[in-house]
Amino acid sequence: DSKGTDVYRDKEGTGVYMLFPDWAYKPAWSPGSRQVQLWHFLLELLGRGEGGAIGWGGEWGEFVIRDPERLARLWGERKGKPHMNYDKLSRALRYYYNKRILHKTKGKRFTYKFNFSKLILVNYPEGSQCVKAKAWVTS
DNA sequence: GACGGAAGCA
DNA sequence: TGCTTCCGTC
Repeated sequence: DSKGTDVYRDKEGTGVYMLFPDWAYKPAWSPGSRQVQLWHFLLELLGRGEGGAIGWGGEWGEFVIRDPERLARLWGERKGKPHMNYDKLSRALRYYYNKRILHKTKGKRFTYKFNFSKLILVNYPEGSQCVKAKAWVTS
């Protein structure tokens, strides 16, 4: 544990391990949790390595939405919004630009990037545990 | 597709 | 406050 996102390189040197704090994974309606936030949900799917609707991109913190409408449907199910679609979900992502949670990877379709340092600095609570997720780096 | 204003909702 | 809904613009 530490104040930042912990990063470990694996033995093969092909990937890095990241430690996300537990609030990024807290289920929507578990005791003590607030309404799930979109970027928590994205980290949850990415950390799970679920691999279908969303996945890590080439750069650190970058992710690619592989199936926008499926991601929107999953998000809609979580929030109880059956008419959610990528147009609406992407508007929510664009509100993250000014909050400095995310930014767009320009020129790359469906590709965004987390500003991890800001995320951790602002939201890391006292005494939280971490869970391990895996992110791949290129070359 | 991506952007961002505007209004609405809990 | 953090989206959701809708939409005009590029």
